[in-house]
Amino acid sequence: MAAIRKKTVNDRPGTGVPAEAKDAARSAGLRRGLQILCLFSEARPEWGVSEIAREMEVHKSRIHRSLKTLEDMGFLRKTPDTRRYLMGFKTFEIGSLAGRLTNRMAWARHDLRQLARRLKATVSLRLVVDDDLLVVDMIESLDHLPAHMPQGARVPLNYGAGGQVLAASLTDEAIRSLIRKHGLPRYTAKSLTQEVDFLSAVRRVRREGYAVSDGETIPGSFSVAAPIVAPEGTLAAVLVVSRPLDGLSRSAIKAFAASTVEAAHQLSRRAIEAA
Amino acid sequence: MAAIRKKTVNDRPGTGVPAEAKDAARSAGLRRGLQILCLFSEARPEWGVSEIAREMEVHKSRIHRSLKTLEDMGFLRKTPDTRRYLMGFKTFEIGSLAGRLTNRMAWARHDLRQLARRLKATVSLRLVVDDDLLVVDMIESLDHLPAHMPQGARVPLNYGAGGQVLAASLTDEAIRSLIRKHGLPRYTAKSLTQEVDFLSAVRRVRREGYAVSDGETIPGSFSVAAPIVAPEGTLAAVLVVSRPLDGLSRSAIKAFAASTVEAAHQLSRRAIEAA
DNA sequence: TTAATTGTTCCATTATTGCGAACGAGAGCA
DNA sequence: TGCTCTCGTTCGCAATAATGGAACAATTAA
Repeated sequence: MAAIRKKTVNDRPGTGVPAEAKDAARSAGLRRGLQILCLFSEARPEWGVSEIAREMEVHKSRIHRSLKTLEDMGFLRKTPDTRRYLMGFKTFEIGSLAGRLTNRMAWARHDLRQLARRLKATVSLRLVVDDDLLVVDMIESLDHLPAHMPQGARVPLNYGAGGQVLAASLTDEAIRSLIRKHGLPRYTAKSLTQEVDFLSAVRRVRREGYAVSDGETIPGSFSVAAPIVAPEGTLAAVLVVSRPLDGLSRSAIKAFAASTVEAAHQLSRRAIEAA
Repeated sequence: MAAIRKKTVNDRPGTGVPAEAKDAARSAGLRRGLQILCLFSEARPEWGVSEIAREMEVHKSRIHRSLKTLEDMGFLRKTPDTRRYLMGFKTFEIGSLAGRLTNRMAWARHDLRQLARRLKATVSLRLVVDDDLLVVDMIESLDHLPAHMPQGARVPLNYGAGGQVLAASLTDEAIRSLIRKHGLPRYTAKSLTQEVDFLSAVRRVRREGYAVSDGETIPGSFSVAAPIVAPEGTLAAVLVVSRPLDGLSRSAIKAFAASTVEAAHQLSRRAIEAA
């Protein structure tokens, strides 16, 4: 007999539990559909029905129906051999739209382009979301190799110069807590993987007002990051400018950093006007 | 009493109707959640609960719960005043990922960048999806104004040079049918809005192997489009290169077009190798 | 003030879900 | 070749869980 229910889909507690979250726990169908979407990643771009069912601990038939709906709406599509599922064009479309609508600083685009052209560098604008930075806009310079962090990528605390600027806006205690949670992964030989090193770098950023990464994330890549401050004084976004290190003299590096900081200041001012 | 059911959510026919679509009609919750996502647009980036309920002819309570789930998962977020909903960061993230995973021609990026640099022009790669072209990749030149069609945009049949290339791969009958369905909207004074004009332009494209648009979509903007052909001989994608017309001599225009066509040919060849 | 919005919560009911089972189709193996 | 295992897909059924409707408090409009 049916009997044993493995687990209630929504984590909805028993019945008549005191807690809140009773009505909030609804729409399990939708929730699971979205969870399915979230399974896809660079590492695993293809999924089969049974695979997903196993991963999510939900029965095949259900997953299959959800997938069909997802496919029907264009959010997923099947591989040519019709056995597995891929992300669909609709997801891309909707997501691009979300990028445009969600970018509070679309007005900054013109400035970013100018900066990219003048410095012959790749410029990106990253918003603080949760504990990470989200790359919401990017101007790629055609003079060098393609950017490493694509639009829509989430960048963690200790990823290069941008991460240090984010960290600089937090208390040391908050930073330590985040490090405990996510660690300080090593990307290159130059990555700061020790808490003391990272914190001292952050202190430098607080003093100087900008951060520098010399190959901490990508060997040979040099970048400067500066904070864009919201009218209330909180960190609104981070401006990151990068290019290859080679061919940059000491003085050129200084000018590069100065330009970045100045651009960030100007964007902060214009953010105030815009508000 | 309750009695009158306005309409069954899924268009599911009565009960026990002969037709197919019985199992397919499930996952109504998921479907409506996705439909909610699809409501958002450049023109209407903000929606309230009641507004959506009216638009979709579904009751408030339902929409409210779906929205809460969507928000909970990060696909939507509330406006600061907490009364309306906006697209969320997760949607952007997932969509960007979908863009990367869905772009069958990511390997073409290097070539596109080179082309953009050499021609000082904005280059975009558009995939055929349904009856439209989807802008899957784009290299913006920093020498001119920003591109008009952002990544993720859907471009219809008669939109500029790219549309003509798409049309050239269809039969005249199919083209007429699409025109009947979507019309030939006017974007600028130079737009081709008459079926005869459009069809004759398409015939020219079939003869010459590429399409040209001189301000048909944006005044003063010049663009060339050429087909990228899949190994099977079908149209795999369209390469569109554009820049401002002024400052281009007759001969420069010729060279511009020749470069575009040549690049498209090379991409076609490499598509064969890749397969 | 009243009246009509808004977003939110509760509850009975019914539609959706979970699950077992069975199907044809491939892949792998002997 | 046939056997077996897994795949995706469809069906039916009982019961859970999502649904629509009504009522809620909080705003805004008149």
